[in-house]
Amino acid sequence: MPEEPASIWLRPERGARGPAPERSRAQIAAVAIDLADAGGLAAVSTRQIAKALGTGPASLYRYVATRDDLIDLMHDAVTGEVDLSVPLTGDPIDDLLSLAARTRDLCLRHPWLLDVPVERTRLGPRAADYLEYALRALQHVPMTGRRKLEAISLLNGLVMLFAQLELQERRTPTARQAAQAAYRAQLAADGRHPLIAAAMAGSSLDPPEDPGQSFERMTRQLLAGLGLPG
Amino acid sequence: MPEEPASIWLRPERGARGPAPERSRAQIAAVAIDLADAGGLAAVSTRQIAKALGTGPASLYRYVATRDDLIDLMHDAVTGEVDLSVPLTGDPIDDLLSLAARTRDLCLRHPWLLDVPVERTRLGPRAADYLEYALRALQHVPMTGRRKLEAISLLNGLVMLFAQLELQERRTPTARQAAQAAYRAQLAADGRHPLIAAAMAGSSLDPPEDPGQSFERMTRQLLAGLGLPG
DNA sequence: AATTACCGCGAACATCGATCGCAGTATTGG
DNA sequence: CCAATACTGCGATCGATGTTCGCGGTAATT
Repeated sequence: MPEEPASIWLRPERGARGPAPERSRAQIAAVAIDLADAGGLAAVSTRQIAKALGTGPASLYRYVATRDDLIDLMHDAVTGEVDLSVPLTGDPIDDLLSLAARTRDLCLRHPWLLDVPVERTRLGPRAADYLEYALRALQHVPMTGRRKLEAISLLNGLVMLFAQLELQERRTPTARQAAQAAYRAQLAADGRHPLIAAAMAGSSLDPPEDPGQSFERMTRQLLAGLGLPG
Repeated sequence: MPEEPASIWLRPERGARGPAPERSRAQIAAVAIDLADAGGLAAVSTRQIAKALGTGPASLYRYVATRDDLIDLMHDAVTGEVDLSVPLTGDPIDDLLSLAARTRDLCLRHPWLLDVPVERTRLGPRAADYLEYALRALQHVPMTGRRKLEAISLLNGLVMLFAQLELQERRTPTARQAAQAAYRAQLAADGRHPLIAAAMAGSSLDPPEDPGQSFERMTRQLLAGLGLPG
């Protein structure tokens, strides 16, 4: 009989016998999210969380079986930040576009979301609400269930791609930028990559396009390509 | 004076003084790639590589300053597998489409590529050739350098999204599938997510679309959205 | 021939995720 | 009402990881 890896959402939050837990999954997730917002996913370690909670590292494992469970918790918690009370208009494109915009904001607020291994996530309750909402937007669209799920998955992927692009433009990691500059110089020097040299030379001068605008245009294209009525 | 994190591509492969290195960056990258192909990025550890090479873990650091450097090496090496001798037709759409298809094959051959932190990669020589090739396809398109770079980045992102979708459909991780089934049952039971229940119930029966076909359609849409002449 | 700069690598350190087992506490069943 | 039960908190610890130190040796430079 193989061990049951049993997604955390299937285990009860607390047992029926002993004393009440001193902390809750929600509290732990909140602390972990603060750590991740500040220092990225790598900063989310058993001991850092324990320290922030004022306990030893072992205590966490009463709430969570594994670090992955913890990330599931975090993922689900921030997914709950997306406002699902926005009424659907009935136009799938508009509705998904609006949802995508809200999701993009979420990614900008919690950049570590982009580092969560993509399909590793197990659907938590908040994520289920999210997915249900997205499927509701597609309710009257003639597609198979599988295609709808794929479409939502791709849409979220595109959202993350754009969020990535925007974040990468926003912050100025001095160390990296210096290294890039040095290497660019070498590339320009050897003369074998003239187009790269040209594109990168101009790139810092070219005005960036309004991210929101290009995001909306691309998302529309994606949805059209997915077979939605345009 | 801050330490120079100096991208690995800026350091010489070997010094001028001492004995010749017994191994090369290429050999190490090849071993690491084999490990990653077999067991994912997580299986690429200092000691595993050292063991495969028949040495101790410390020896690696004569070739690589950090694990990230090692991943840069791997990334660049597999990027070199993309055939850039395919002549360009002059039609940017066709050329990028063809390049994207080859890139998609690469991702399917080396699934760990999808786990490489996206913008962390420092442009190696092979990757530079790749980028130069892509820029050549865009040579006569009236876009700023920055927009071209963004377009290529987005295109590669889309390629990875599709590769992910396809891989996820291909393999059948029994443990996960069982957990998902259990959770799906609970979702269907509580009745609060009827659309999810319906979509997932059908999803295993619905015929999958030909991946290549949907990939090409979506890529066309993306390129059109990026402002390429269609 | 002496100096210098490099190579291989055993030993060790810090940190990480995770486990074990014990003391304490609330619920259950008789 | 009290033992049995099943849980909670957590110090100590394990194994694995990325990385550093410093040694003995080797080849190029002077």
